[in-house]
Amino acid sequence: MPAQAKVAKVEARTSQPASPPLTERQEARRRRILHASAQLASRGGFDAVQMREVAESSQVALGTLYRYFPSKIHLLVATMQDQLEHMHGTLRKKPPQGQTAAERVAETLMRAFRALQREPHLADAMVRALTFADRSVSPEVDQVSRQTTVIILDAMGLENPTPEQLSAVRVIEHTWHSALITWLSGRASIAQVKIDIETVCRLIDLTDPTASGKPS
Amino acid sequence: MPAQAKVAKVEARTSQPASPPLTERQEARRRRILHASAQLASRGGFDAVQMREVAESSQVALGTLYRYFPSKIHLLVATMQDQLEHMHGTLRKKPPQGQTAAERVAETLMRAFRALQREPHLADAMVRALTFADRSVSPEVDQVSRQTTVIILDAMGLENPTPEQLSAVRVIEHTWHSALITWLSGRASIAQVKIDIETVCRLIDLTDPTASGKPS
DNA sequence: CGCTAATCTAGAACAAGTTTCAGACTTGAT
DNA sequence: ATCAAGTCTGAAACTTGTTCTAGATTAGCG
Repeated sequence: MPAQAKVAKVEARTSQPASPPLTERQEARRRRILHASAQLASRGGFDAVQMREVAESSQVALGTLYRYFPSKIHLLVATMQDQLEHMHGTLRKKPPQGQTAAERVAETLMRAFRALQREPHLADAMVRALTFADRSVSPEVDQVSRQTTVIILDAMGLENPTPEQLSAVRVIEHTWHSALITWLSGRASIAQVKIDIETVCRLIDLTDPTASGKPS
Repeated sequence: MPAQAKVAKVEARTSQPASPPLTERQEARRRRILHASAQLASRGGFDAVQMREVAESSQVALGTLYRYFPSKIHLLVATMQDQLEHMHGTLRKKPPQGQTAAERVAETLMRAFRALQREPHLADAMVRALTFADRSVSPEVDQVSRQTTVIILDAMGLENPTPEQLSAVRVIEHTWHSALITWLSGRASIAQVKIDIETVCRLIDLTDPTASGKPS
């Protein structure tokens, strides 16, 4: 253990205000917790992420777990942030190939969907937490939402979206979340989710100011 | 239609298979429970609906409450079914006035939204339960979804929707639920919900086979 | 190094959803 | 009217999220 404690302050959180800069050991604890959370979630979904188990798995006292993440929902939303970062990185490497913005967005979302299908339990835990979150988790949920927006705008290839386009993006996110839920709860098939995503993505063409399709 | 309705068993549940026909006293219990649930929800939302309190409020033992509704989520989803019936009745009386199908659907949803705004806590309890529901509640959630679909198709004035239109309706429902959630958790304003609803309703025109706007 | 504040730990305690059980009450059929 | 089966009640127990506490550790500082 080199005594150079000054170098610490890992502060790499993606675009997060980083209220209190964490020491190395704290950052390590945080990672262990998130890892344990994702692992338990992958096993059995939302219910399998039990706070006592997360604490034990990550070698941290229950009280400490709650100091890092003030509730199970906070923990799972943070887990989602974490996974979203991964995903964004992965997506960046291979940008979608579609001709139109609508196609590219649909392709991107379907790619993300396929990733979720590989870990359906994890998806369950994260999405349920996200939609169940109450006001006390708003900042974190909002961060997830912003990150998702960035991914979609990326796929659209837009620098300066119009308010109309932003609204379309919001609607796409709504559809994305809700379609995932219907899939996770077994009320919609994978095919149906695909159709819904493709359907809602048509809104993009409708709000494209460079195209002809805008009546109002 | 089979006019064999002379049976005394109350069995008025809207289009529900009515597995076991309930006696009068049982129907009365069921009503008391749903009433207590709605009342507590109106006070303090999801968290305020505590099973022990519902049981006491409706003069029923805890075990009995669980026999009628096997979980808090089941109870709240049933409460939503109940409220949706009300709403559908109300909406039927004054059909929306818009010129286009899109306008009428948007108007209908905004009317429903205004009703929810009058009881935001109740809305919170019902919508949170709906999106948090897992597979064990699928049939009930599906019933709510079907009822919502009927309301939207009603507003569109359609008898035989195309698969494309059904997909658009599903997307509208997705947006409706998810937009409600963002509003309830304080991440979107009422105005924003309105915009999103209007935006997604444009999909209806896009999928109207009698109109010109359908490129593909 | 030695001090102080902050953080961490183990564990008990509490809250609300859910389950269980013995006994009392209803219902439906004979 | 009577009996068996099914239902309801009251209360305790169990589960898991959350809070609290007292004492050990760690971090930052002079």
